[in-house]
Amino acid sequence: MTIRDDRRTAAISRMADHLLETGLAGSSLRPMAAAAGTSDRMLLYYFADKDDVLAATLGEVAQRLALMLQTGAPTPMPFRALLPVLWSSMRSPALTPYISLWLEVAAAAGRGVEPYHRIGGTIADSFLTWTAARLLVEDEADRPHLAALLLSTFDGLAMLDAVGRSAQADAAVTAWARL
Amino acid sequence: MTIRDDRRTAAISRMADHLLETGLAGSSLRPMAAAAGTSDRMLLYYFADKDDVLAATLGEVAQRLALMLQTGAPTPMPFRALLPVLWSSMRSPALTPYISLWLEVAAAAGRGVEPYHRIGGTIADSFLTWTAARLLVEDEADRPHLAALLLSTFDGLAMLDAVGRSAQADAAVTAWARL
DNA sequence: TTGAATATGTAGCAGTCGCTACATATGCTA
DNA sequence: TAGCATATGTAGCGACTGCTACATATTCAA
Repeated sequence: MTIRDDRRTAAISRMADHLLETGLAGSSLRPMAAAAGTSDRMLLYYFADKDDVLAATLGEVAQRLALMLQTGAPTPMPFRALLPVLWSSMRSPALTPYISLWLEVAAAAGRGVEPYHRIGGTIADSFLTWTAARLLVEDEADRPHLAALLLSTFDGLAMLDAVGRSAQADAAVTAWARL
Repeated sequence: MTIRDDRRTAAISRMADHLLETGLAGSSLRPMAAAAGTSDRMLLYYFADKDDVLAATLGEVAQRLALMLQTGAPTPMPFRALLPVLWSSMRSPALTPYISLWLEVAAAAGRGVEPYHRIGGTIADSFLTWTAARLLVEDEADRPHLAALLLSTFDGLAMLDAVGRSAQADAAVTAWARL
């Protein structure tokens, strides 16, 4: 069990790198195996099937993202101030691969495709709790709702950005700041 | 030129139906041709290549959406009131296929894939102008910015919904109403 | 040292992908 | 009616998909 598990773990890490770089377009078994330094044959020895490979890899990606969010966190601030901070940090090269992949996962999840739907939900949850923790609120009951609103707007900005309308996205952020 | 153009037009309409139903997963030439009642061979006789097929079909989808938005438009209302109205109408079965497809197009556009990037931009533009026209604003200069903010939040809500977090999306909408 | 469990390579299957070569049918024009 | 442009079917190519059968290598225990 040891060698197999070691290779499996190493493969997951390398495949996460690969998936962040290429997106779901590079999620076929052979490219994933090549990125992991092994063969499709061995990938299906380490994992049950392609879904298993993807679930493990996306899980690793989600975990990395959660860690990045945890460490590079801004100090808590009120609702209106938080979005511009998030939006400017989203342009960092370290984060953009995660955003692109997150869009792809959400799109697949919208069709009910597994494991995207399941993992997309957990990613959203980690986003939501992280956002909620950065909020300074007057009424504590508002915290989860405001966090959901903040995340929604952020995701929508990412979509606008994805289709080449970054100027409009920036305009939206300045409008938000004047709410 | 006539027969060819007639079939081409008819194919576009049927392929738009098909694409709205199946999403990009059904965008291969053979399924598209089957939906259009013809063969992949003929599809490539009517169109230059697959990109041409997709561009035409997505264009038709965008046009239909623009028409639906235009006809079923709510009366202009202030910024805070508009999102809940949009959000409730987005749950209508006539609209959900468009939302799902819009997510997929945006995700592909985020990777720079054509024709998704180009068409995604025009769809966003039609969304933006439509939203701007439904807004009651105090300062006219704010109109495009508020429209972009509104659209962003709406799209983000759709993403949250796509990954199975519709309760949080609803909560975000109520929080928005109390802004 | 033998044998069983673990690990890995080779090769291929049946399906789909976008696309094309080639033959043929159809209809209009001269 | 002969010939040509338009239209359509058949068949297949080469690449890729997830996955598997089979053989072989390696390793560790009895």
